[in-house]
Amino acid sequence: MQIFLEYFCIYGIFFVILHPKLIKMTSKEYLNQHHIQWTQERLQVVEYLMEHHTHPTAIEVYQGLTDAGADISRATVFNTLNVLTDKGALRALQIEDGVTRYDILLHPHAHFRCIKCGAIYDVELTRKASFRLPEGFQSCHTDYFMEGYCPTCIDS
Amino acid sequence: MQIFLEYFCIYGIFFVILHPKLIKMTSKEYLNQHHIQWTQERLQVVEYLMEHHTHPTAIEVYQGLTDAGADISRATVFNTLNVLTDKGALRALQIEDGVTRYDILLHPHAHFRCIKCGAIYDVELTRKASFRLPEGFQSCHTDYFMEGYCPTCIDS
DNA sequence: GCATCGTTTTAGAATGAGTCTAAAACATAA
DNA sequence: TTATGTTTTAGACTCATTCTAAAACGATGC
Repeated sequence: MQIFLEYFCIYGIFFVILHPKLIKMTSKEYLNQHHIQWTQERLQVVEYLMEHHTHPTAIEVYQGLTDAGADISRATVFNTLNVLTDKGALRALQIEDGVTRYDILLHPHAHFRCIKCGAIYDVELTRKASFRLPEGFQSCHTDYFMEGYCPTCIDS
Repeated sequence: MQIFLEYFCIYGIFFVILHPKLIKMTSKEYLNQHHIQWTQERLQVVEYLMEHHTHPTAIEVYQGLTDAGADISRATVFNTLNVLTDKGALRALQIEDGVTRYDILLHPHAHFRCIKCGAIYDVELTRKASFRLPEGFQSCHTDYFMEGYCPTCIDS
């Protein structure tokens, strides 16, 4: 297991990030780390998500795996994605109507969806928002979601 | 049509907000303002959303209206909510799995969902986030979504 | 008042993501 | 080898949403 670092500079201050995208870990190590029993099927799902950072839906994961010759059922893909999400090994994203998308990158980051082509990109945060959260509320986490045009679609 | 102002102070700077929640407007004025032809059914849907800031689903709007004696079909509620969203008169929210919720408040604000009771609250922004948006991307708007515990649920 | 034309509403069928069920497969321990 | 618990599976089911095609409605012109 290799760990890569990424760094950038804002207003003269250097930030060093342990970028999860760059942590090379096997799917088995990943399941162990999250205390999830590994099975052939779970390894396949995790590997798919490690290799495809396209924020796929359950059905896209299923299609991708079966197209590549894997023998796994639709129900197992749904089950596995739910187990992984419940154990905190995946992030479930509600972006479009009526479908859940999955992201294996767990560090705080935003998502950008191109209005035209529908592709979803990861965007790093440089400064968190702040809120007038009324007395008595306790926030656990904040999601950031942007919509706009990606470089391919902005001109056409 | 009366317009109310709201103001608050951060770091010694006064901000004055024309708070949409406080703009008293009839449903007919609201549809006219968004260039949407009014009908009895559309007025009913807009009035429901003006009176219920609970971010209801289409089915909740339908139930609420029919329970109150309105004669409107399920399909019309779905159609109307789509028309209003397409014309920019409503905001569609993807918060939970598989349901779209609707918000008539259009000014930039965040949403807070209680993990325990599921209620959704509006939260005002005091500072926007910033992002490392790669070269060539153009963002149109940003959504903020928080999860945590509301005052009623935090103790129990 | 009546015919025409475009828009809106409607009931019910269809779609499709996701869940449920109950049985089979598999793994682990005794 | 048996017993026990977990995981996988096919197919049935659910339920939000969309689709379809007909009916209702509203505005306009005559």
